[in-house]
Amino acid sequence: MIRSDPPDLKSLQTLAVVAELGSLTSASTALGVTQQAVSSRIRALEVRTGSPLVTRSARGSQLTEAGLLVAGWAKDVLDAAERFEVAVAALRDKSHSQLRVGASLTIAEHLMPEWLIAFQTGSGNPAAVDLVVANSRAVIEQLRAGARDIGFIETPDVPSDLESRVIAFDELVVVVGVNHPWARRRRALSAAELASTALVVREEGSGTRRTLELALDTLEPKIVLAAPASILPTTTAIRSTVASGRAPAVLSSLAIRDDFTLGRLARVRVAGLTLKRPLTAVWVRNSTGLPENAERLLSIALTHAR
Amino acid sequence: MIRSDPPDLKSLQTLAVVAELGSLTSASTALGVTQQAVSSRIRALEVRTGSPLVTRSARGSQLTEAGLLVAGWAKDVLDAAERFEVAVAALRDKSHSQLRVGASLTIAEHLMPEWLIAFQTGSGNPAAVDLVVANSRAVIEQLRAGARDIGFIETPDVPSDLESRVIAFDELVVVVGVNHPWARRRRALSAAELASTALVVREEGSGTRRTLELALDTLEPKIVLAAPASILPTTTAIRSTVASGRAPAVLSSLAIRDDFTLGRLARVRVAGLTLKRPLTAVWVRNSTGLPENAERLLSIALTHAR
DNA sequence: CCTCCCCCACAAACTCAGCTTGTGACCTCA
DNA sequence: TGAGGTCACAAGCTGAGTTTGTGGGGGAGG
Repeated sequence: MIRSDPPDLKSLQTLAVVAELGSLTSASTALGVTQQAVSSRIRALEVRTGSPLVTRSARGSQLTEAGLLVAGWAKDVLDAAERFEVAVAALRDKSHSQLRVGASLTIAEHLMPEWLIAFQTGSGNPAAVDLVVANSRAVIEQLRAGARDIGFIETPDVPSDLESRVIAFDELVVVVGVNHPWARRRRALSAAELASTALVVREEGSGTRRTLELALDTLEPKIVLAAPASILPTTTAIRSTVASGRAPAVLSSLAIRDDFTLGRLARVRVAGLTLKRPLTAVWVRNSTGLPENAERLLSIALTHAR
Repeated sequence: MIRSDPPDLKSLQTLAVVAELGSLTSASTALGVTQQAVSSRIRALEVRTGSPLVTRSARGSQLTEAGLLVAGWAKDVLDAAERFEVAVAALRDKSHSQLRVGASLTIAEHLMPEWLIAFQTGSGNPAAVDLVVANSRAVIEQLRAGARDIGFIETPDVPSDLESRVIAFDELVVVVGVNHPWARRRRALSAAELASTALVVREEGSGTRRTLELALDTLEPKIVLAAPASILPTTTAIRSTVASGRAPAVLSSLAIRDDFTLGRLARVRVAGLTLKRPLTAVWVRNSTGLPENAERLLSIALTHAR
C-alpha cells in the first residue's frame, strides 16, 4: 500500500499561473515569491515529467505542447483542491456565519462542495457558511430549534411541520470489482440472485442497508437477504474491499462515481429493483420565509442536480 | 489572483490511510515514516480544519464525524492526483513501452487520464504506455509510419486506408460568465444572435473555431461570424476571460465540465445549431489485427464514453 | 491488582527541500 | 548602443517536517 509520492500542488499551481501570464517573472509577483523560486518549481516539474514544459525566451515563456497537456491535467487536480478548500472553510467558519446549513453525510460529502463553490462564486458577497453534518433526525431537530437555516437530508420521511423540496434522487447500485464474473454479465441480475449472494455491507442501522432491506421487502414473493460476506464500518472500507475482492456490495451512486469512471468498480443492473431515495431540502415554515442566502443555496442545489 | 495556499497532499493521504487502517502507528509503517510524523500530519490537518478529526484511544484511532467528512473530500483530491500521476507517467515512459498511443489535445487532456487509470487497473500486467500528443494529421502520419499502435482524433475526416471507430461525440457549447445576462435566459439563443455577438475565440485555424464557422455556414440564410471580442492562445485563457468578463465563447464541452459544475460558467443553448464532432479511434488495417493492449484501451474508451 | 504491551503525545535535535539574495548572460526593442 | 526586460546559476539561509528519545495512559491477561 505504498503509493508513489503525491505531486506538489504549489508546483502545479505555479505552472497554471505561468500558462496564464506568459512569463516566469510575472507569475512570481502574482504568487508573491521570487522569480528564482518559480523557475525552480517549473524545473522540478520538468524533471518529474521528463519533458520540457515551457520554452523560455527573452520575451517571456510559452508552454510547450507537453506543457499544455500537463497544465490541463493539473487543472483537474487544482479544481479538486479548491473544492476541498471551500468545503473545509465552511466546516471551520462556524463563527459569524450568515448561513447555517445542516446536511446528512452522503450529501455533505459528495454534493455540498460543488454547491458551496457555486454559492461563493455566484454572488458578490462572500457569506460565511456554517456546515454541520449529522443524520437526518438530528438535522431536523436543529432546524426546529432554529439552529439551522436550511437542511439537506436523505430520508423520505419529512415531518409535515417543515417545508421541503425534493432536490434529486440518490440511487443505490450494486457494484462488483472489475474482475468479478458479474462485471461481464450482459443480462440484468434478478433480485433473488442478489439477495442470495453474500454482500459486503455497512453495520445494521445504516441508511443504505435499511433501504435495500425495505426494497426487497416490497417484492412478491418476499425475499430475505442472505448473511453478509463481511460487515465494515465505512463506505471507503467497503469500496476497497469490493474493488479487490470477490464479494459485491450495494452503495450510493454518489459514493462510487469516481470508482466507476476510474474503472475500479463495475455496476451490475438488477431487474425489477430500483433503490431510489429522495434527497430533500427542508426548512422551517414561518412568516419571514427562507432567508435570502438559504434561498440562493437551494436554487443552486436544484440547478446542479438538474 | 493570489489564491490561498493549496492543501498538502501528503497530509490528506495520511488521513486516508489512518481511516483505512484504524491507527496512527499502523498507518506510519504503511507510509514508511515514524508514528510521530503521522501524528504531526494529522494534527496539522486538525489545526487547518479547526476540528478534531480522529479520536485517539489506547486501542487505535477512529475518525470523528468531521474526520469522515474531510476524508471524503480528500479522496476526491487524491483521486484527481492519481489521474495526474498516471497521465504524467504515460508521458514520461517513452521507452520500452508496450502500447504506443497518439491522441489529439482535447482527448489527451480530458479523457485519456481516466482511460489510462482503467487500463492500468483493469489488468494484471501493468503495461508501459507511451502517449504522444499531436494534431489529427500528425497522429495519422505516425500511425501509417508504424510509430503508433492506436490513435484518437477529433476530425470527421478519417482516411479510408485506416480502420476507425467512433468513440463519442464532442459537443461545442456556448458559455458565458455567471453574471452575463445570457446566463439567466430561459429561451434558447438564435444562431443569428450568437453570430452577431463579439466572442472570445482561439486563433484562426483552431479546430473549435473552424467547427463553429462550418456549422454557421450550413444554415440558410448563411450567417457570418462577427469580429471577435478578443483572440486568445489557449483554452484556459479563454475560460478565465469568459468567467470574469462580459463576452461569451464557444468551447468544447469536455474543456468546461468543471467550470460548469463549479458554477464559474453558464451554458447557453442555441436554437437550431448543433456543434458536434466525432471523437474517433483509428488504427492501421493489417493482417495481425489490433495488438491486445490496444484492443483493451479501445474497449475501455468505448465503455467510458458510454 | 499488578504487569506488560500497545498506542499516542511531548520535546529537542536534525536535515534537507525550497526559498532568498546576489549576480550575470542573453535577447529585444528603441 | 544602451536600457529594460527575461531567465539561469550559485551560495547561503531558514523552517516545516522529520527522526530520535521519552513518558503517560488505558486494555488485556495473568
